[in-house]
Amino acid sequence: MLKQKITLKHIAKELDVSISTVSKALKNSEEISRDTKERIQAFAKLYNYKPNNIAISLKNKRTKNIGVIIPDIVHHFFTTVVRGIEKYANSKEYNVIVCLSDESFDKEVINMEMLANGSIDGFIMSLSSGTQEKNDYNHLKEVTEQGIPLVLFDRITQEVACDKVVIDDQLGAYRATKKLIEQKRSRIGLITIGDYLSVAKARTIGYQKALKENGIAVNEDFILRMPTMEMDEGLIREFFQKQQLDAVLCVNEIFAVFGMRVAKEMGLHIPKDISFIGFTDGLLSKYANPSLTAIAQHGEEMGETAAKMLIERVERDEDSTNFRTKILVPTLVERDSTIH
Amino acid sequence: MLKQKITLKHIAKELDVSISTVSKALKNSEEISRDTKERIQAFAKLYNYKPNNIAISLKNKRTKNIGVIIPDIVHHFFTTVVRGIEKYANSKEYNVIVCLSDESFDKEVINMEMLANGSIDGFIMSLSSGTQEKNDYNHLKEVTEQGIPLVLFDRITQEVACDKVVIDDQLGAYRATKKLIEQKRSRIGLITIGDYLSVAKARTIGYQKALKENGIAVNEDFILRMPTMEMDEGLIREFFQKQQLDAVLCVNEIFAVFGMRVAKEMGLHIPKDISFIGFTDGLLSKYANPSLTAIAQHGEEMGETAAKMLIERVERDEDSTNFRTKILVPTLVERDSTIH
DNA sequence: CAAAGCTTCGAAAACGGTTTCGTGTTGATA
DNA sequence: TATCAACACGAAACCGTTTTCGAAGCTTTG
Repeated sequence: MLKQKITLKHIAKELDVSISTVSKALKNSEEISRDTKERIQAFAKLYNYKPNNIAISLKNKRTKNIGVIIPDIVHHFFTTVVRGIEKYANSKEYNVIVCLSDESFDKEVINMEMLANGSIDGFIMSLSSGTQEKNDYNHLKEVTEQGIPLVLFDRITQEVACDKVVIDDQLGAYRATKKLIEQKRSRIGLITIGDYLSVAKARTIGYQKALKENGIAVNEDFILRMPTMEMDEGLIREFFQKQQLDAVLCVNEIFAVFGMRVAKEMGLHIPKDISFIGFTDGLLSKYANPSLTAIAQHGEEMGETAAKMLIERVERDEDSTNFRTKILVPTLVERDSTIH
Repeated sequence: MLKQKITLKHIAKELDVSISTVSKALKNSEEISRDTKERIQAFAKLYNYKPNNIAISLKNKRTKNIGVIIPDIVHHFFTTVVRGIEKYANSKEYNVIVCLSDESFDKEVINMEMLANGSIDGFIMSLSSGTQEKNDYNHLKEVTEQGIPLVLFDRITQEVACDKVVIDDQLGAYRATKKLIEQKRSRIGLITIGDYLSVAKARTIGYQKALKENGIAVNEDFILRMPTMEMDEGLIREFFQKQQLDAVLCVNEIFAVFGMRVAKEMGLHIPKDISFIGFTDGLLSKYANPSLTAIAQHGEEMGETAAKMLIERVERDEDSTNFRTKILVPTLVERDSTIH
């Protein structure tokens, strides 16, 4: 009962013409007579002929697929980026193959190798923490040396020459910290990850810069560096109990929301006694209680930009080496966790 | 400077053997002598030969790609499902091509057609609300008639014969409602979507069933049906002001979290004056304030199950028609928005 | 009426593999 | 010494397209 997929060959045999004629007729080639074209097109339409993508890919050496490798998909930020990529890619008739590295170097390598052998026309990716920690980018270099375009976003490295798109993390942290200072906060804490993560490092610098510029000494005790991306409730509680803070900047919204909970448990009022600002303007920030002032990373725009850069490079195949880095500007979304 | 991808042909020419010999040697075929095999394998390794996936796909008529079409990727539930799919698929060396229907019938159809022409070995999908509303499943039927395996999850339809995996939404709502009743709640509201959404309908039935079984009349005024998936703050505020509820069941966590905010604004104490339970145990539930008692939908497990069903069907190619529907059991995660 | 030019189509190569089948060479067997 | 099996390899078909090139058959032109 299976309707077998119909091919050019079937049509050719049925209509007693050659395969080439069918192919040309369906492309409305001038070479083919009006009559024959109409016969063939009608037949193809009747049997709902659709060319086989794989065969076309093999012939053209172009798949119209783009590979996206991200550390995690449950992180809201990456989700919005994927959505932006999808949006632009779909408008250009590209498919998106998503792979998760799970923050692991090995999985990142495996996924790249799986896709690099013809499955995709180019990569968009954000480095896993494992990779940034290991500081090994040979898998990326190999891919670019083969002429496969690559766009790095958010978690990038300067080690590999390719297009990049990031937000100005340092600026984001700087502005957020400055905002806190303007509100007469002086004991401003920072909850972050180890500096091996490119974005975490930039944010820390922005935070410190704002403090210094405003005559506030950087107190290392006010900086909590979480060992992993995972929440460790104990560490955060301890941090709040030890340091008497009146404001906290967090590199992600989970840390921020949990920090707020701890502060409330300690009887502090937000934002009267203590202010909070978190990176990534996601669902949590919006629906937290109080709602969280956040630094929006514009993930969707980032995704669209990355997809645009990639597809442009894929489609003009002369491989120029003038790579561009696009820097998006973060914006501060003020809500109830800061005074306004 | 581009390292051209090396092919069998290159190796064959370089080593002065035939392409077939190279192919066999790399597969360690018994046909080829020890010597030749070693020569060829060493050469291939040296030049890092990897077979071209597209060529293999064309030959085998198997792509090792599975297509996933979901309504939205920023919804936490779908994200966890994708993660489950990825996890299982990767372990079987499959890639996952993700497409977003954006809750639109048209986009769903376009995406299916894009992928159905050879790009994938099978589909895993959850219906867009547009499709469920339109009640048109011809695109699904066409695909299955072509012999492409399809697994539907969560938002499914009985109109098309294929494997399915869902959670028992009715049971979830039933248990949640019962839990509220046990806590002496009697004015129990429901915030849901229109009944055209299969899951919303099932949840409404479960809710009503629990009420009836416990001698509580179903009051239609206690049911708020949101016109779309989007939050409409005004509607929710109005609902709470009109009805004096002492408990609310919500079909997603966004409604629940926002409901809690409104309740608090009205001076109600959670859970003393009013309890909340929401579907989908996501980040919001966990980090809400108070944390939200939730019905866990086990998205990751659902994704793994769906991927397993699909890949099993893909790999035994005899197309049996005994389709299975796997029903997962939801669990109630009790937190601070209910008494315990 | 022969040469030239169109129109319309088909053969075949190519993309990069896999696989079947055939064949030449070798050594063992009768 | 003729026969035969085992061994090692290559030719070619095939997957489904696209595209170049050549070649009929016809019409036009000098």
